[in-house]
This record gives sequence, C-alpha cells and structure tokens, in this order.
Amino acid sequence: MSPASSAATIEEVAAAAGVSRSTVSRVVNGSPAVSPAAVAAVNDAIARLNYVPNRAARTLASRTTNAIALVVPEDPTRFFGDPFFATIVGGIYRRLAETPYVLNVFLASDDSGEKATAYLRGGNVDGALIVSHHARDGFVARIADAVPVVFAGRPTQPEIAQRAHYVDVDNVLGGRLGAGSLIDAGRTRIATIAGPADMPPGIDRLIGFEAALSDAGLEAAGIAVGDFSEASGAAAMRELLASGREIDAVFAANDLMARGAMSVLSETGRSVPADISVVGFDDSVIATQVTPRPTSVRQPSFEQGELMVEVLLGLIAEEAPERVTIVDPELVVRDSVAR
Amino acid sequence: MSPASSAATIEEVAAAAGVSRSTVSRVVNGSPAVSPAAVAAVNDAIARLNYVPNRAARTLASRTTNAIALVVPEDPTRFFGDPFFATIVGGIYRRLAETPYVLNVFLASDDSGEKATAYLRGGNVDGALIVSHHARDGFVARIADAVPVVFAGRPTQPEIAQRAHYVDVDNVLGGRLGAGSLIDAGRTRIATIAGPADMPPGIDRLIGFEAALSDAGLEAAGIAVGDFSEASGAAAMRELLASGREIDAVFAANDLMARGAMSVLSETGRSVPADISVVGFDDSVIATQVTPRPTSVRQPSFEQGELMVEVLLGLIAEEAPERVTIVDPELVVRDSVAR
DNA sequence: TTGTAAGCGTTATCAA
DNA sequence: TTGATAACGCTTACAA
Repeated sequence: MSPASSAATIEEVAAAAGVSRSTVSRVVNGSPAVSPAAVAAVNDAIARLNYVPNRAARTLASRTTNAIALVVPEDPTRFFGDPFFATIVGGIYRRLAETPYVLNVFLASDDSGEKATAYLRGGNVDGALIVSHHARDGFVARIADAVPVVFAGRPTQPEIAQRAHYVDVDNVLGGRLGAGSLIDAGRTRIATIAGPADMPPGIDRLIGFEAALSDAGLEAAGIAVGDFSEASGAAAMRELLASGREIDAVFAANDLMARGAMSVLSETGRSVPADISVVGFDDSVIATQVTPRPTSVRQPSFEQGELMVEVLLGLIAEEAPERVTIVDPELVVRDSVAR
Repeated sequence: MSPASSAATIEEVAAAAGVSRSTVSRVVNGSPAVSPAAVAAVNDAIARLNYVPNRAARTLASRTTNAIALVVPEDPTRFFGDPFFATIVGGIYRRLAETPYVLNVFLASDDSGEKATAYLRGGNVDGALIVSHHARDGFVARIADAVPVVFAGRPTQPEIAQRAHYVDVDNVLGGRLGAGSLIDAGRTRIATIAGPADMPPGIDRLIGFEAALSDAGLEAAGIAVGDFSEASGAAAMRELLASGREIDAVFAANDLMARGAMSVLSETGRSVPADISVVGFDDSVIATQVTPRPTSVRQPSFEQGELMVEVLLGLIAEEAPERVTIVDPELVVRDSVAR
C-alpha cells in the first residue's frame, strides 16, 4: 500500500500471527499438517501485511527456482517476425499457466549466449526450453549440462540429437503431404523451395517431398534452396523460373517462402493456381493473408509447445519422460492447388 | 564439464585459490583492492572449477537482482502478431545487452497478472517495463508500488499517467502528419479509421488528424473506429463506404487496419491511390508487404524501447530521470497517397 | 501439530 | 590488501 512498503518477511508474518516461522512456511506451501486455527491466523496476517515470499531466499533454501528458461538463439526481428514462434510460445505459456513456474525468455543471438549461459548455469532456472530454427549454436551444449533441457525439433548436431529430449514434428511426413497434395491435383512438373540443408526441417521436408514424388514415378522439376525468409523464397522462385524447366507446381518448405514465391509469380504474370500450384508449410496466419490463400502443411506448433513443457516438467521431476516426442503435421487445403 | 557437475561454490573456489571467501567475492565483483597475485589465483581457480556465482544467494545478500521484467498484458498471439512489439522489444534488448541485466518476459493476459504480480512483488526484479496497447489493466498499479516501472506510452488511467515514468510517441503530431500528407496531396474528402477511444494512441492520433483537417478548413469525411486489428480495419472501411459519403482518402491509425482497409478497397474494385489514398501508422514491415506500399507514419519504436531501458536504469540507480520522454514520429512516403 | 535450529551461497561490515 | 563474521529470507530435518 504505502509507496515504498518494503515487502514483509516471513518473520514478521509469524510474529503477527503468533506462530513460528516454520508454521508460516507450512501454510504458504500448503502443508496439510497445520491446524485450521493456525492456517487462519497466518492467512490473515499474510493479507494484512501484504506478504509475498522472497523468491531468492526460497530458491536458495529449497534449491529449486520455479522458473524455466525459454532460450531462442535468434534476433528479436526474426523471433517476432515468424508466426511459428508465436504459436509454439503460445502453447508453452498455456501449459505453464497451469503451474507455478514462470518463464524467462532469452533472445540469445547477440551476445552469443554468454549472458544466457551464465544465467542458466547460475542456478536460476530449473530447466530450459530451446526453440530455434538453427540450433547449431554451440552454447546450447553448455546449457544442457547445467539444467534439464528440451528442444523444439531435433537438434542439428547428431551427437546432441542422440541424447537430447525433444519434441519434433514429423517433417518427412510433412514433405510427403505437401508434395502429395500437388500430385493428387494432377501436377507433374513439381519443383520445391527447400529450407537450408543444414537444418533438420529443411532436410526432412525435402526428403519427404522427394519420396512422395518418387513413389508417384515423378522427378523434381527443380530444387532451389531458401533460408525460410520471404526474400529467399522470392529469390528461389526466380531461380526456378530462370532455369527454363517447365513448372506447374511448387512446394515451399514454409509459408514465408511460399509468399515470396507467390509475389514473384504474380509479378511475372503467372496465375496461382491456374498456371502454377503452390503449397506452403506452417499454416501460419500468413496463409490467410495472401490471395489466393495457399494450401499449407499445418504443424501443430501450439501442441508442440505444450508438450515441450510437459516433457521438461517430467525431466525436472525426474520421471524419465520419453526422450523423443513426435507430433504429426496435417494438410490444410485452400485455394492455391486445384486447377 | 562432467555431466552433473553441480556448480562450484565460492567456498570451493576460495579453498582452491588459497584465499578467503571475501577475496573471491572481491575478484568476481571487480573490486580494485585485491593484489594481482590473488586475482590471478582466484581467476585460475574459477576457470578450473567452472565457477558461476549463484544468483539467488547474490540477490539475497545484495538486495539487487540484475533482472528486469518486461510485462506485456496481451496474449501471445497478439504479442507476436504485432510488429510494434517486435520493434520495441528489439530496442529493449539492444540497450539491455550492454548491461548485466537479464530480461524476464511476462505475457500476463491469461492469469490477470496474478503470477506476474507475485513474481515482481517477490523481489525478483529490480524494475519493470510495461508495454501494451491497453494499459488499463489494474494490476500494473500493484506492480508500480513494488518496483520502479517505465511504461511504453502514456498510461490510460490519468491518475497513473500523472505520476508514472513513460516514453511516448507524439501521437498528436503523428495524426497531423498522416492527415497532412493527404491534404498536401490535394485530397479533400478525408476519412479516418481511428483506434479505440479508450486508448491514448487512438485518442491522440484522432486529435491530430482532426486538428490538421481543421487547420486546412476541412471536415472529416467519416470517422470509423477499429481496435487496431486487421479485421477491424476492414470492417471500418466497409462502414465508411456504406455511409454513402464521398471519400477520396483514408487515414488509418495503424498499418494493420490500413491493410484491412486496402483489401476491402481492392475487393470493391477501388484503386489505391487512384480512387482513394491510404495512409497508415507504424511503418511496420506490413507497409512493405502490401501493394501498393502504403505511406505510413513511422514511430521510432526501437528508439522508444532503448529509451525505456535508459529511464528504468536511471530510476533503479535513483538518478531521478525525466518522468516523461517524448519521441517524434515521422512520415514515410510511399505509393498509396499520390494521385 | 508446532517450534528450534541449521543451513542455502552470497555480500558487506569491520578489524586486522 | 585480507579475513572473520554477521546478515539476507526462506526451507527443512529434527525434536518436542
């Protein structure tokens, strides 16, 4: 109430309630072994004094922080610009809201993770969630041997992926779904704008794409590589067009690149889907902001976020949760495929 | 190094270096009053033992956390979907990267801020930055009497705004700039899609808009109100068109609404800017993703974020920084105005 | 059911 | 320049 009312301590609450520190602690932590009378007195004192437990003291004494870190090795522009992050973080927050845990967010691109690493190793969180498009960053390894860690997606480095806990989308299936929808629509000259070759989603979606084509007796009408940004999608589309090969469909490894591709298509006077079908990946809000609205492979990112928290909580509780959790993508059909 | 190497303590470092706890503490905190020999021995021991100071202990003893909170009373979708947040948070991170502070992010819409409030009042941060489109949320008041607080934008509630520290954009000037560009282009039947009447940016931009029109001897050709979302911009545009009044220009209080308006214009066969000029606000990435690219009033949000940190650090250091900091918007001219 | 007392890992005060 | 020695606010055996 009063402007600078420095928080009351447990000691003061105990005095006000006429009990000992321990009893206050028990009440605060919901121990059943307290008499109703004591509970009432303590709660009353807590309310009167506006008491909030000091977290540092609690952490120090209990060796647990009730905080988990969300580490994102990306710069803010990237982090905020990509709807994938929005959705997965939404799932993380949702699941976390049911727990006493708070989330500490680290956008760790700038300082190469030094500050984040020191923070995590300083015993400030009980665990960490790592979300990135390129988890190649070396410092994640140092985080992982300080606290339990769960990754969004299979980590890039094999030696980490083999031991790490992660929640991944079946990207190979996703690639198959994307290509499959194009094949089913009767397209035969199908190109792809793939993600980077050093990133599992990039790799896996391409594998799925090629597998689906191969199953159908087709061959890719072109493979261009982007970096998941809109500009790279546009550049890749230009490259595909410039190759001279005939193309009647494009599968882009994410919606941002699909959008870049679609603007190039539109600029060069090609109609979607009449001339060229386009399928994206992510089913992000982007997919509803473009005309025609692109068919897209939906990743259950929200669910992925929730599951990451689930696994991490299991890890923290030492319940030995499944090391690898896979969620299935699904095709969301819109207007950019059918002839 | 070893998998579960529970962090070394200052005690162990002291033993390894053959000095006392105090000396280690001095070295870690950069005190000048330590002999070079001791410094060397301690640093060596720190490196060998891989020592990282325990933050909880430090916080408890020093009564300072080296952490600040970013409180955003919005749901994740909103937070991540609006480029304004991306930019301002970018500025915040940038300025913070130069300091030892870490940032704790609270997306506090879900639990009505209970968890966030308890966290902040539990002495876990040295200060808080509050960023939102609608800072009407009552709990900010409770935060403000626990730790120093800096707001992005003038708080909605007058009794808070009168005493709070904030960094605001001159929205009245922004409204003037937007309307002015339309007037300068020779438009005379200018409508506006305003922001909510209970939010300072909504109010101020409308005031600026009307002032500019009035100065030019004009009257608004229609005022529709949106909520800063794209859908609301579209609805407002339909409303304006349905009013039957002739309109040759629209000033939207943000880019998202401008985009919504532009799609309606396009759907109804109107050409921008030939038939109707459009000016947005924010100069967000959105402004470069639409065709034609809309002229927009640029808010220096990145700078605003940096300044917020600046002011908060001043507050924490008890340097009595300026209570109100105003940054000026500027017009970014693109293709959506000129006839 | 309650209280006592011993930490948790730092910083900070004071002497030396 | 260094080292004891109290805090810091809480949890948690252990006793009662």
